[in-house]
Amino acid sequence: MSLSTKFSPAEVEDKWYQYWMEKGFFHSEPNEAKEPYTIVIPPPNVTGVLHMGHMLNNTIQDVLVRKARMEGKEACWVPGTDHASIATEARVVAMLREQGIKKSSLTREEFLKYAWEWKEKYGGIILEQLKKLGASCDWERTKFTMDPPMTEAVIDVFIDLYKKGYIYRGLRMVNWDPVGKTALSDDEVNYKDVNSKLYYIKYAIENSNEFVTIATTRPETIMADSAVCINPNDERYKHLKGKRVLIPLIDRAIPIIEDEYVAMDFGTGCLKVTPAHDQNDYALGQKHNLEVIDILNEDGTLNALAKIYVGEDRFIARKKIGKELDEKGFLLKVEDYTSNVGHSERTDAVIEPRLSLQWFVKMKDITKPALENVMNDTIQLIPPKFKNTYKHWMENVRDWCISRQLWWGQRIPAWYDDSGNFVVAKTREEAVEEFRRQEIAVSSASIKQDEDVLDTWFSSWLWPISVFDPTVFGDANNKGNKDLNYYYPTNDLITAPEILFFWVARMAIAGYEYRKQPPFKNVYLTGIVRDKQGRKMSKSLGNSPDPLDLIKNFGADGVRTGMLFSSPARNDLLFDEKLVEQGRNFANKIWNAFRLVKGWETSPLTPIQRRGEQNIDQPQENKIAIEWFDAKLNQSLAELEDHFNKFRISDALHTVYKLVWDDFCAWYLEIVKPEFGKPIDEATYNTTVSFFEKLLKVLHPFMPFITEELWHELNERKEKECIIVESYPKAVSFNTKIIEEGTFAFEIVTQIRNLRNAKGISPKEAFKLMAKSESKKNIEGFSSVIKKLSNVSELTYTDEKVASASSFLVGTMEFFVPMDGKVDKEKEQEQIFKDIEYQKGFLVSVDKKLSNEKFVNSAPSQVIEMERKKKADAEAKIKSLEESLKNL
RNA sequence: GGGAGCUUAGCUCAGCUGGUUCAGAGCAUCUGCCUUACAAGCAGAGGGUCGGGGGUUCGAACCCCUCAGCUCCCACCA
Repeated sequence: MSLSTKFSPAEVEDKWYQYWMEKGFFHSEPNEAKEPYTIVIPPPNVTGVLHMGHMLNNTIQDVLVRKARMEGKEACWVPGTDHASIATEARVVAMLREQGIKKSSLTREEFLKYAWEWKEKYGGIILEQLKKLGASCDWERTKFTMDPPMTEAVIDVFIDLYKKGYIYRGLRMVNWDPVGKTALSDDEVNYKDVNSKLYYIKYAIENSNEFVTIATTRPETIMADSAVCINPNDERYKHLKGKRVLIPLIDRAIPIIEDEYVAMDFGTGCLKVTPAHDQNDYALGQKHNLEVIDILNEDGTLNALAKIYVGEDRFIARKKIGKELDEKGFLLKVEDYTSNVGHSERTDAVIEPRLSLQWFVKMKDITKPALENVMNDTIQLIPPKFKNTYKHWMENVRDWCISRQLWWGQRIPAWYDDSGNFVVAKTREEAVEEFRRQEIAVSSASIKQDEDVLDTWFSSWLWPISVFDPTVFGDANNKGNKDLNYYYPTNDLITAPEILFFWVARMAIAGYEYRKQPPFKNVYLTGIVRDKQGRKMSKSLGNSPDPLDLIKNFGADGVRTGMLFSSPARNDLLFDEKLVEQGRNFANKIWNAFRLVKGWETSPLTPIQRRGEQNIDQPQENKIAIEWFDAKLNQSLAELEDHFNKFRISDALHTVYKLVWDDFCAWYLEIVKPEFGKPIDEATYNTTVSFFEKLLKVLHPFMPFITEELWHELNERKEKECIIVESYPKAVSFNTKIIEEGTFAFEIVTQIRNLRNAKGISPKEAFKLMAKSESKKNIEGFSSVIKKLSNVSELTYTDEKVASASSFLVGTMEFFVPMDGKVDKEKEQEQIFKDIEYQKGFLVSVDKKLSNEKFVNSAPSQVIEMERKKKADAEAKIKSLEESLKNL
């Protein structure tokens, strides 16, 4: 390792990651002697590549896991990937299309073979990328939601819930994705405002010259109309009751029905009812017993029932029908209109409501413990504001559509005979048996398994259980293996708020259903990573940096700290490369502090005079500095612990950052640093190294690579003595008085530096400093420190005013630096006038408070005491300043 | 339409129980430094009606009301 002034992350990162892996530091086994600390990764899509959201999310997880590991807990972070049925299937279909293969030309088995090949080749790249970030996952436990045992768990759960009556099959209006050609759950639909048109279409009244006009955004569905509906209270349409109208272009007669559902003040107050293509119309149709005419194919094109424009896509048909209606005089007018249109979360296709037979989970009862235990904080949501959102979702949850018309996923274990009877069973044999039990005659060859697969979330909701023991669901005595009983419930779940319902809520449901215990104790919801302008980072906008490039350019440690530097992660994070740069600079600062300390071990200029061989006395300022930094360190450790307990990860990092940069580097090291070329005394050297080691330990969870490197560079270590498994420093009680004295002393130093700056006096030119006798007790202990840091040759005390000197105040104490004629009297005077004026103004406000009877009567005594002290201080300052003025 | 949250320095945000942690941090800016650990650095400095208005209180960035602007979640009247 070269001791260049710049830290080179690339040289150390792979080396240490490799080493940690070889030594098995990431691996965990149940150990009853230790407290478990468990995190299961939110499994990224197997098709995924690392993006900034993952970086943030996994950095936080790694920080928590590494800290727990150092605290002596049995830390286990389980990694894995999700099969993401729609996304992956779409990817594979696209890949096949490029090769000129149509999905429709393949059998299910052939397609799945391609899909698995694709998965083996490209799936899980993301896990390799996480290693670059330093993620200390237990890779021996890596799981995939479609691993055979995981799939078996899903099937067991389906069968179990079916037997319990939680799962049913039914004909429902579902969200249909015409691109993915599958049903979606309500949660997989995103609503977006879309500019569209409101068409006013005239429907002729049968056997009359009259018309009624309806307003619709979807003229292409008129061929599926079953009725026109008016509000029974609408005076305008009273005369139409009981009549029929003709659908334009196809002249089919439909009834006029009445229902109060129709808003009289929207459009024309006349509604076309299209039960097959609209949720509300379907409900209306059910109520009024209307015919359901489905004119769309599964890919969103018009079918034969439409009679016209058969085979055209629905959006093209919309335009053409609009035009034809206009030409034939049926179109009254067209208005611009903004409507909220559902889009598929996965394919972004416009959703069609579609009537079909699907499988559902009844949510009403099964959700109860999951709601209750979030509300009573057994499961804690961080930040807690999400409790409301969660409650609202749980209380209004609708049945969960879990069937997907796809091939990639867990196939539904339902079996059908030729007459539409079905049973739910794990295997064909068991299905046959079950049919027989129900006294339905079937043969093994005559029954068919359901073609559909299950929603991806139907497997990931089991994740915190199934990664440890996938067999527990099918086990009648439900005891669970050693792993499950040790690691479950997990401790913290770190994830994005976007999947609070998709995933978090459902894991809670499954956790209580199958373990009677929550899947996790804390749910930490991160913000969204946005760009500087606040836009969500996305591939299509091209505003997201490649995380691996960032790691290459700034080092993994720099990227990790950069991510956490930003806002507290509970809020959205506006990513700016500057942050990562700051992170890199921090690593470099640590590196250079190391170079300084390392240099003392064997000073290059005095190779013979190795440290400790000279019996140098420990200078007074070093003793003070050590005492002070020790207090400061413990103060920070306590603060750090508090931040971690509250999941204030960003604040925790800031605490460490300040401790290292300001307290250790800027103050402590500057004090103990010997003159160039001179060796350091042994006591100070040893203490400094031990301070440094503690700092490396608290830094480790944030910056694992540089800390491991320096840990080994700072001292000889044996093979397994790695910082990753070292003990985390604990705060002990500390001397608060010395911290106050330090603050006071450093303020004096700053004032002197300021004076030099203002007067252009070089730091090399020594000053004499005079202090009022009354301040002696405040600064005596630190006098040698002050002298060293501000190049003060002599520090004396006086009761007199000092003539021909510059003065400054620290607190109420006045200090003088004799200037031997260098003082600019006018300037000094001006400054003192200003100070006096300020103090007088301050005094007035304090006096006002103190003379207010109500204040004196009702404020707590400490507050009044404080005000009295302020008053006395201000008066003393004014007096002192006025004297200085005289002395000039 | 229902709900949640936000508005503090040029930018990003802290500010936890109403009072010395009270107006703060980092970045950016400005000034001076290539000082033998670090220019990815050092030493300093400036910068604020705490979104507007009203109220409660001895006292408000903090509590209440109101107005304005922004963000997110849920619902989905064609």
